[in-house]
Amino acid sequence: MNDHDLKNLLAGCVAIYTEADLKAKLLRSERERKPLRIKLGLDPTAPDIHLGHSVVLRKMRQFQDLGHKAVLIIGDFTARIGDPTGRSKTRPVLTDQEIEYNAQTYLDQAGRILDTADGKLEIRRNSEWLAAMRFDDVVRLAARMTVGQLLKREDFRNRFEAETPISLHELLYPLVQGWDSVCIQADVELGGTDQTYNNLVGRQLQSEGGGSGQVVMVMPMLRGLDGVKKMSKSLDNYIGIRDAATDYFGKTMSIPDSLISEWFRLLTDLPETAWQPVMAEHPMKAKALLAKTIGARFHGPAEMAAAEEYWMSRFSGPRTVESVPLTIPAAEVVDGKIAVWKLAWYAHGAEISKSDARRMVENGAVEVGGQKVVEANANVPVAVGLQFKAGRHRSGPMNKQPLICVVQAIQ
RNA sequence: GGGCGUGUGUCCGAGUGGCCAAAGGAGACGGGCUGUAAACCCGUUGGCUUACGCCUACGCUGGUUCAAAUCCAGCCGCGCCCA
Repeated sequence: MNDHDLKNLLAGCVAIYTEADLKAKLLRSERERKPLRIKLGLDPTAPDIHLGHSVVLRKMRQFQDLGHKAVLIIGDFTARIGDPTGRSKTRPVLTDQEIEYNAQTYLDQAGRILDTADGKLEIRRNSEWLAAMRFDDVVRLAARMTVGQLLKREDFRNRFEAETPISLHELLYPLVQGWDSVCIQADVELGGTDQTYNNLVGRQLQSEGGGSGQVVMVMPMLRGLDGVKKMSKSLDNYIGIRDAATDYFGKTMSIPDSLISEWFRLLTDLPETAWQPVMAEHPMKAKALLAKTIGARFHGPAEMAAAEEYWMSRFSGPRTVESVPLTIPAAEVVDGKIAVWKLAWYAHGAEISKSDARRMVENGAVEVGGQKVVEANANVPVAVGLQFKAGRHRSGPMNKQPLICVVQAIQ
């Protein structure tokens, strides 16, 4: 171990309990030629992992590259309890099937960041040891923690004070999670700031037999596309590990400027000197660099270059947007005319409500032949080849882009 | 088990007999500006209807009333206190 390695390991951490312990463990590992066991727990509560998770996974990879062993815990058992972290409500319970499916996809996705070579990665499911516990084991474990300790935790305290329900099993969560650390003999546990409390419980449980418990390294939460809230699937502000190259590019381009430096630091290996000058030149260029760099890990530089080209040609400069072909039912056309709101409605695949389509028109979202039409009931001539704009795409890769339609057929 | 509270639209939250499709905020959507950024400005935000208007909606069920989110009863969920 040298200072350089240690510094890199500490880079990006918001907190570590404790640095001295980490140093000691690293030295011992070197002396005994025994790799450290680096724990990371993921609860398979949703089928996707995203860039937010990748912050911690990348830290794990750093340890692997220094010769240590990653121990990835799939919380198939804890997923049934539901991590109360950050929740204002009790989580819905997942079925075994959902959990198993999610666990499988997690492994695929985490494997894109971690080194999966033999001996570098150990994958465990915590049902291995948790499912076998007898009730008296549980009681004994529960005896190791006091209610006061649990209520010190912010989530619980807030909920308690706000008089919102806390189920008993949720109180068990940190304990159970900490027990994982004991069972797999973790030397270091990684996690986001939201996991600090849980992870420290693991440290405490381990240290009860004497000696210091696992080192807890806390990584910052990555903020999502909105630039405010943490990246999360339920907030729909995320880039999924499995997203297409064009999504990596496009979504990254949509983040607010205030987020750029944070993402560079947490999601890329580029030193500040590499991107600061670009940032100074123009934030948009910095974002393009950011987008390519992030995406390259999963799609390779060539594919990202293509994504950039695709995106640039489509969205920058004068907006040349591909038009979407549309078929209008002949029954809607009377005397070669149709009500504008129906055009808007069909343009969105009849998936928005009719009232919504009407509102769109009244709000000036609809242009026919380059002219805004704001009267929802106005009848406009319609024929094959007619082009019109109906607001913006509401989903998909073209999300938020003007939706231009061209009538392909009337039948 | 008893007492006291509480349950509203995507979310938070006001409303305690008619003027309530329900204040306000957030979010979202649409427009302007722009770098698919931020900030800012304007508009919209249950459904159906060319329109008059109609329908659905304030935990559930039933009741009082010309009229109920609002009053009453029972039930359910949640919280606090007492046991």
